[in-house]
Amino acid sequence: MSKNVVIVESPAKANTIEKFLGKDFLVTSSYGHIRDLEKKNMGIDIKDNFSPRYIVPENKKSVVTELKKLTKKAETVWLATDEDREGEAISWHLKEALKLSDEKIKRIVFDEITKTAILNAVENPRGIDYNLVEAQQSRRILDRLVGFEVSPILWRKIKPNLSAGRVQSVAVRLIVEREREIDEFKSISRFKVTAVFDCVDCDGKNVKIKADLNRFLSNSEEAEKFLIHCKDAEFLVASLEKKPVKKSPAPPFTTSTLQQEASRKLRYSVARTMLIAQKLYEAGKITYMRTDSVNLAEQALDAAEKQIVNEYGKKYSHRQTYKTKSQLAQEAHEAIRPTDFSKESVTGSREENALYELIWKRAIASQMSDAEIERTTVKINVSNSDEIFVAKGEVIKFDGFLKVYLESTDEENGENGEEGLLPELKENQKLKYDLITATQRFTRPPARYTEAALVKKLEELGIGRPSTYAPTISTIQKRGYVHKDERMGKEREYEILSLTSDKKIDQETKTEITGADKGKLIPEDMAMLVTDFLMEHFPRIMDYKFTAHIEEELDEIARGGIDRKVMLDEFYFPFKEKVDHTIENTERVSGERILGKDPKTGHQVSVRMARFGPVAQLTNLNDEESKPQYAGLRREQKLETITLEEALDLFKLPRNVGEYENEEVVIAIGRFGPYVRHKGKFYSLKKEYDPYTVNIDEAIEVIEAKRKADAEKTIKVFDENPDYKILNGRWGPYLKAGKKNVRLPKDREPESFTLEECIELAENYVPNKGRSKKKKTK
DNA sequence: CAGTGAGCGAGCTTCCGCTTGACTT
Repeated sequence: MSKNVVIVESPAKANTIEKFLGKDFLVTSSYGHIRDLEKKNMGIDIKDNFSPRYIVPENKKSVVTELKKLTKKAETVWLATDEDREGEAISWHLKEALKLSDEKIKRIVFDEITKTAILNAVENPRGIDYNLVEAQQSRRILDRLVGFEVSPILWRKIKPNLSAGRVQSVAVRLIVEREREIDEFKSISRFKVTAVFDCVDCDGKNVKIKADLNRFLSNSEEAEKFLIHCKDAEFLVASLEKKPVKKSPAPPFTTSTLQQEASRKLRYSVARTMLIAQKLYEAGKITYMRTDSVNLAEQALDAAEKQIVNEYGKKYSHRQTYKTKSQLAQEAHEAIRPTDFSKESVTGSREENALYELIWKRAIASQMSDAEIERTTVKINVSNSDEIFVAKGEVIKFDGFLKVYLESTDEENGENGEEGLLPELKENQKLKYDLITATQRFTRPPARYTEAALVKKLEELGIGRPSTYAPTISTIQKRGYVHKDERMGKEREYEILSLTSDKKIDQETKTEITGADKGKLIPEDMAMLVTDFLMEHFPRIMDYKFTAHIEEELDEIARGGIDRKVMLDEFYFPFKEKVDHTIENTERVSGERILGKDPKTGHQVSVRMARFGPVAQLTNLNDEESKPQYAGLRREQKLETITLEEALDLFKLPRNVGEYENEEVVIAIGRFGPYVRHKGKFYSLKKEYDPYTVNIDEAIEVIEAKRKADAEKTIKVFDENPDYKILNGRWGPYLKAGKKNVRLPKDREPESFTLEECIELAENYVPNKGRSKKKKTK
């Protein structure tokens, strides 16, 4: 047994530190918090100054038992948890749960995991900072009060299993408000004019320059008028302006920026990024991945500098430190960086490598020189008009950090692409147009949040922590507030007018897809109902500044300025009054909207949230005995925007269109779109069929087409065992053995396999793992 | 996968922030 036991939060960290401390020290870990509030009766004695009742959760019991055993015989227990509010509390919980005396413990902290830093920490132990622990407990208690007082109101007034909380409810609010901005958005169209000019460059070569008109034209008449002017106009270079600009690298990654860039550059979900980063961390390849700091350790700065000088030369190195923008950051860890800068890649899965490279590049780039760019702006006059064309060009004079890394943006607007090189031009130089086009363009609504964009927004507001971003996103989906989905978008026509070099003006109408969205967070109707309800009754908690305000008070507690009880009193009692008032005085929420009357029957048409989701309802108001008719809303429809016509359409399906082979043929719309049902089988209706007007002949067509395709699919069936079939699939012939799909060797005719060979193939078959979809575990 | 939706009412749900494994296919 060691005389000295050191406890840190993470086992990977424990392994590293153990190497630095030598054999007199045993380093172990607590795996995060080891105690939490009891779930029964809030876990808080409100009347007794909000005193918390802590228990060791079931899954932490073995950790605590083990730690007790290790610390019992030790002379000194070094509490080396993180240097922030939560870390301080973990140390205190350890002291309490393990029943360690004041004499036996030493609290140490270090902000980087290096031998010097750790030995230095051991030389300078301190006691537990009880004010900081108080601040953490206040945070914990407040979150419990909010969550466990408000959630039950939602169960009673809206639906069971719902939840509310300081972080999640605001996250949902952001998504709901964005969706409403999109719904209310009115798109305006205008014309963007682009010209291609011919000119001769300094080498006497013919080159083309692209220039845009410096404003939009408001309609097609104006655009046409302008193009007519251009026919006989002279185009002169009016001015040339060259401006040097500098671009600076971005700071190294924090959790939030890593999630954003992995989402933009690698298309990883926030949870995926964290899972891969965890693996890299456990393998010792990167520093800790849950951090809000952009700070790098001195030793890391040295290593990065050395790597840059070696690899790219001294000119490229620019050692620098970055300041964290957010005042709410706790900075208990370094920024995310490689542990060894000389390794540009790692052994591991493709995903691990891609993420590692991103981290390596970002960290290296952060220590590199600014890029120097020369930006050229050329203004081109149109002789018989006041309009001006502008051409822009960029030349990189010195690439600096751009050699390894450029941060992406969320702008999806591909219209202002890379600005390339411009040829050398002179003032008053005459240009001849080759083609001038005026293209109708529509203003776009704000974009829906991606997971990573939501994390960015939450971080800006100071809401949530690096360790909770990914779980929060998963919670709001689990509760049914939000889902990730693909929206197909609608076709829209737009006009293009073009003036060609032979002075002809053409007009064309083209179509584009608008409103398509993939992988974005889309709110459910339930999110709208709950957000409106909470905004009405608990505006303070829903306020974007609530967390920031609470943080100020927690800081005050940590400074020893105010007592925990004062802060909680001030929050809780007005809040509790609101809770009780809401329970007693509000009606159940259903989001009901009365849309009007069915013109045929006069029945009332309404929509509301029902037990299994949003429904449209037809009610005969004159006959109280009659039961209303129901129809579920479609995936893309919303309670708050659905129209009377759309609601009435819902009742037109399912439609019985006739009989085929003595069985009825029914048309309906399911989760995967419109379908034909016949003899218990489902046949998808392709886009060219309208489910509301399809007739029996067309339905039979669809059924027969599917039967034919299925027949062609079958190459061979073994009569001895019909479970074995050779089929023609999307990627060529394959063997279907029961539920298993098996590749066939390509060097033989698919018909030539015997049953015995097939059984053998199926038994020895190892599925490809890389691409197979993960099963959902629940 | 696809349609459902009453009403009675036991016993349950829920928060945020630290950390990783232990389940099965």
